[in-house]
Amino acid sequence: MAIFVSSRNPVATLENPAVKEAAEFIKGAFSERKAMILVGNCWVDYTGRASSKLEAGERIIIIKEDGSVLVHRPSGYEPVNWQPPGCLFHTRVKGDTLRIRAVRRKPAESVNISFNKIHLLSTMRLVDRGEFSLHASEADMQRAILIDPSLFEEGFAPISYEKKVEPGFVDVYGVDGVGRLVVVELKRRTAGRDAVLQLAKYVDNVKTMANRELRGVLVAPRLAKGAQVILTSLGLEFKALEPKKCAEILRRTESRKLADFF
Amino acid sequence: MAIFVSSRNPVATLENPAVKEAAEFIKGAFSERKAMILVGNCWVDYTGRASSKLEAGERIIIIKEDGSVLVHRPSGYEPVNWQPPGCLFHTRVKGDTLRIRAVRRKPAESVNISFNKIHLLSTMRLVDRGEFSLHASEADMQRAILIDPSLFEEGFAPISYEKKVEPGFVDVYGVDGVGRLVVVELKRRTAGRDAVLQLAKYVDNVKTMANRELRGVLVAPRLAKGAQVILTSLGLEFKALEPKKCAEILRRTESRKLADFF
DNA sequence: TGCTAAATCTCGAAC
DNA sequence: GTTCGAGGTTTAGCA
Repeated sequence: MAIFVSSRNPVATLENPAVKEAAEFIKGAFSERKAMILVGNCWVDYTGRASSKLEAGERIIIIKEDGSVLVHRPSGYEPVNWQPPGCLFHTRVKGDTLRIRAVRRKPAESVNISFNKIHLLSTMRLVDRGEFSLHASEADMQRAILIDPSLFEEGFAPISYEKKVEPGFVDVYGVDGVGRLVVVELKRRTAGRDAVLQLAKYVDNVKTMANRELRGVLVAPRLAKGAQVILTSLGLEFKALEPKKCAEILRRTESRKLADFF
Repeated sequence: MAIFVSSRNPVATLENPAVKEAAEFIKGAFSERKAMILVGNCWVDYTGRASSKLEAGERIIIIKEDGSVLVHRPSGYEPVNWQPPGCLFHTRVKGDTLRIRAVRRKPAESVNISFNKIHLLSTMRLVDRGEFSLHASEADMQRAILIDPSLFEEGFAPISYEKKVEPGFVDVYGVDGVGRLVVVELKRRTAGRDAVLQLAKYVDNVKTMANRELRGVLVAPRLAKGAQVILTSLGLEFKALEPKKCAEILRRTESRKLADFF
């Protein structure tokens, strides 16, 4: 694969601009729907689904092309304030303060960010067409079992997947080595009480339709402590399966497909 | 309140650095535990709880002092790849490619970010001591109770607020429906042992001044488990109050003020 | 449009 | 340390 690197410079940067200068720069970026990074001393007020106040401090603010907003403190994974995509913006200078107001309808809410010092201001138009692929999701576990049913149990034969059962779906549905129906509920992580109850609901539902012996099996990497008791009392089973192992099966199949192709 | 703005420049920026130059800059930032913003063309591999691949494209990367990592595409609220706080980092140049590897134990996982072009690289040490309050701050809760004393208790009448009492302040001070003095200690989060002891101290102090029946009441959204015993043994009381409810009172009053204004 | 379940959920508090 | 529950959760998939 060839990687092409453009020599264009998509980023324009101001260091320590005055608020007036920054305001003009920001307004231009908004009108051109550019993304923006700000670093500076600011305080933030939010009101909408809830309301919050953030006192003054130095933070990193990202405003994206799609109208999403992130206010990041110097530590922590999560933004302290934010807005999902779709905001409209208003920029205003009042004395030595620059205020950016992000508003959205439905739900009606707004975030006000006020700066009295801007250390860094970058505007940019980023090009990103790269594909993102996540492996070993719950859907991947399902696919892996359908490709190699022995992952679940020797002699298991899937009948259908995502069989429609009110009020949801059965992850995998099939017949075991001795002809009993099997309902499988998949969890990519440790299965808890909720997963057991969900499985029980599905099993009950299938029971009303098929009048024959029926197994309900929870498949997950681990079973939560308290869940074992409920599982047993409801006559259900547990089978340990790592998502990582499923990913390997898929990767192998994927590469075989590639091998077949060439 | 005076706001002090330091004139220091906490941000150091390189525009379009060569990967080698960038690598040195980044290594320096890591060794000084500085935060970092990168904008450039990159691809990302993640493996751990799940695994993912992200093809090349232009993105914004934030690495914080606490070892958290965010990879942001040009749109969307959520980062496409990330790591929570606590990562260790390794930087390496291989040909024209700069690779930053973020690793953490428990769960064992890593994110590899490879750049072939860096448009912007900023390192910084941000100072952020601002308090964040969701719904309402302690001061807001105080204001709300003064505006609507029934939030605290039917028949309650505040006498003064922030009544000076050594060694601190009483949040709210008043008389209840049957004429007893009441000292109120406010907490916007779950109140623990320390809050109880603080209230006890205030109550003792007021007792020396006013020789009449006196109630000490801790007001908070919840009381920590162990705190109930101490509270009772000291003859103090607890009253549950959500900051959210206070925020609503204030919002309502605020809008009424606006209505009066027009 | 509204609801439900999943998430590399994160984050905090209790045990 | 692990487990549990909440979140301004967000997001994706369907009825």
